[in-house]
This record gives sequence, structure tokens and C-alpha cells, in this order.
Amino acid sequence: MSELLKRSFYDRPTLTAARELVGAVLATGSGSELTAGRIVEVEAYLGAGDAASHAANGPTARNAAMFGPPGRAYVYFIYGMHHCLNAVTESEGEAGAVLIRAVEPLAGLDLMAVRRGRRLPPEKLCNGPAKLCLAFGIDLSCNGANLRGPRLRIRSPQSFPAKVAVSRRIGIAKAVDLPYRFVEAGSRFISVDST
DNA sequence: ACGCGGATGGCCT
DNA sequence: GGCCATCCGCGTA
Repeated sequence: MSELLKRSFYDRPTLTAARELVGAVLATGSGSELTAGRIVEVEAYLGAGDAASHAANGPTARNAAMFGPPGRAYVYFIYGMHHCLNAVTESEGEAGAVLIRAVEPLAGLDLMAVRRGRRLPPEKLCNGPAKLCLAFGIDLSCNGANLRGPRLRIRSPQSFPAKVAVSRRIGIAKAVDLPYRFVEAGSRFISVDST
């Protein structure tokens, strides 16, 4: 049976937690507003040594959650209109987060389409970090929220990925060569086509 | 199948 | 003032 991931799951090196989050199940809401999906693509963002990380230059008001306790959400607002969801990792005081980039929808697909504002096939409902936030109803009010709470939940995998592929992160200009992106190999639900 | 640019606002130098 | 951990629609082919 799947269970909510404990704080100790996130209180580990970010790269380890990132790899193991592939296959885990993200959920928001309950009852008729339940939305849930299997995480199929993530990226790791570290602290001072990672130039692409929001935490690269130390704590600020925006990135404060990345330095906070593990097992919480770090949600940020970007490009004037989009939100992105991270799971905070590492011990409290040490920066680290895992960006959730794509999800395979499992429940609440109709609600996801309503929130997205268009009719979409399942593989295009949550195949991007901002798309899945919109589909799941995640915004800045979720920043710092516990990932075992009523608003946001992440459970252990119902079935583990057959294979996790590692590649470079997407959409960044610095530290582009680091192999910090993890995807479920062969998934149709990831954010970009890469064979 | 690509490539390009506009939308849109908060944060940091 | 410039820079974004993005997305969508339009153009050309």
C-alpha cells in the first residue's frame, strides 16, 4: 500500500530524493475536487554550488522555503503568470529542492481540464511545471505548505518505474551540463520529447 | 515539423 | 533595468 512520504524521505541529499520521487503520487484536494497523478519528471536544484538554483546566491524572501525544513513545498511565481512546484529537501538550513516538471494524471482529469481552460488529451494535461500547477490548483498560497497536509500530498509509488533516465535540466542558462533531470523512461507524459 | 516572439509581473543588482 | 526553473499561437515548410 502507498503511504504519505515522511519528512525523513526529503531529509536527504537532493539528488537522491529527486530520483526516488519519480513514480511517487502527487495529490491535491479531496472528494469531488481530488486531483492526483504519478510524478514522471523532476529536476534537482541544489545550494551555493549550483549556479542554476534559486538558492545559488543565498537566502532571499522568495527562496526562503528552499532553506527551510524538508518535506514542504517551495512554490514560486515566474514570467508574470506561471507557478512552479518544488519539494524541499536537505536538512533545515541547507538549500535544496526538487522541481516537479511533469505528472501522469490519475484522478480528477475533468477538473484539471477545466482549470487548464481547454480540452486536452491526458498526456498534455500536466506535461510541464506550470501546467501541472494550474491543473492541480497550486499557487503561491501553497508556498511552504507541508507535503503531508490537506492541501498538498505526496505518496509513495503504487508501482515503481521500470527505469529512470537521467539527463540535463531544461530551460536554464547556467550549469546546463549537470545531469540533474530524472524521468520515467518511455513515459508519454513528460514535458518534452526525448528518446 | 520546426522556430520565433508576446504575454506579464516580481525579484535582484 | 534586466532577467527569468514557461506556455501558447503564429509563421514558414
